[in-house]
Amino acid sequence: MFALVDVNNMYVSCERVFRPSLIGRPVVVLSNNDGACIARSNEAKDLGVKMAQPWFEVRHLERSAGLIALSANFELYGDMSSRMMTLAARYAPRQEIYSIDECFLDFEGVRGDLVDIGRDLRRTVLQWTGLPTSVGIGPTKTLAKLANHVAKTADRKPGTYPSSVAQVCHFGQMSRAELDDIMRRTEVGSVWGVGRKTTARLTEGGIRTVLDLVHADVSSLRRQFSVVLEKTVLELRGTSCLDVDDAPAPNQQIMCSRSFGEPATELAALTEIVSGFASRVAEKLRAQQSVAGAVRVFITTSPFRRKDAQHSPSITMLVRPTSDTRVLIAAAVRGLEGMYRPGFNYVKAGVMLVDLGSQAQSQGELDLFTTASEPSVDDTREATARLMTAVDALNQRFGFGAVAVASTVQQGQAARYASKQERRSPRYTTRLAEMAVARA
DNA sequence: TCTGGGGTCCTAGGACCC
DNA sequence: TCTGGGGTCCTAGGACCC
Repeated sequence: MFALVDVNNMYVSCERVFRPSLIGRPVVVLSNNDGACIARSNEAKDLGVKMAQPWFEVRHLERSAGLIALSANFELYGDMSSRMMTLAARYAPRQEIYSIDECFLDFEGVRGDLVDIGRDLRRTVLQWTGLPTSVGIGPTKTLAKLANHVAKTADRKPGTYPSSVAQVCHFGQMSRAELDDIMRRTEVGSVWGVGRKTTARLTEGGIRTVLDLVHADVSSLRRQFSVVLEKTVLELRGTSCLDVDDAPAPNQQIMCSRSFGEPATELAALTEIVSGFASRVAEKLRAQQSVAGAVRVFITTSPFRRKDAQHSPSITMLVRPTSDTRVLIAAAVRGLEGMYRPGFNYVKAGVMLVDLGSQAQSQGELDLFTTASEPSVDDTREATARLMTAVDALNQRFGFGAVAVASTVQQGQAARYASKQERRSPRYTTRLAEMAVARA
């Protein structure tokens, strides 16, 4: 049996832990640049705020309905997440951390009533971290996901499902008839792996509910869609195709991209921005002990600014596999210089590291352009590694940017283009100076 | 005025090989 | 007029996830 544990409205719930006055009120958390709603409390959902909806479209609800908007505080959410994950991990021999707010548990070998275990997990996480969770249990990961959806919906919208499955829902304990009933009440788009496009095509073919999908012909689905959907259907029927992955491979690409606080037109400003993004991805790269063989850079104008001329170039720069911030910045900037054109309002940029390999493997390899007879090769490599380790340690301790390559700050303009975060809450759990203070 | 950021996997099609 | 066939590798693009 598998469980899927997830935090209800994660970002909003994290904010509420430290500001209980937000409880019961409509709250949204905004994306970088305070652009769009990326998390909504149940009250905000009831007001009709949609996922990823632009803030300016719902802003009027601030006055008319008391909607509260906060800037995303990822440092806080990341820390709360790791506390929650640590607690959840105690309940099963294997855990897969699937996203910032969800994990799968594999109950193989676990004895006892899984519903009781699920309820205990919920209680403990709530008491120790303040975060409300839902738990779905089923014989496959896809069914556990679906059970989680049912647990959450039953809690939020009474009457949709039997009240007994609210908060913790265990499909493995149900009769076929009970399960069919739930699947009949659930839209096919709620299934993990069935997105907007697939939903539209399935509906067109008369497949509207989860039960319809379970009864559909797999081989024709495979032909019309893909093996992905075929697996999904098999999983819904109880045949496990996906295992809990408790030792995920390192990422195959690492990206940093962001929209600017205001459009940038000058190469100098873009150079500074892109250099900053390159430092960030380089740090992430070293954190997973990888090296990159290529750097992809893009800049883009805004398709929403209809009257602006559009230009959205991208380029991939090859490098000798490295994790050296200086090399990666240099490659990114060279790429930028090659594709930049004056006269455009660029609103967003990004740097992506691809062609990743393991650091250990790349060590000792010489590239075509270096000969083994050069005495300095190993010394240089060693010196670079030590320098980067020192930079990472300093930035870890004093905050990202404490030590930086000069090109990231040369113009001193980065702040001007930085994303707006006008409503960010304190980083209560990760910065001493921002800790919550209790007053008598 | 204002429209997220970070990932994965699959597939189709082209280049290239013998 | 007739214009191989089977294989691999790579890339771009699409769909999905949170």
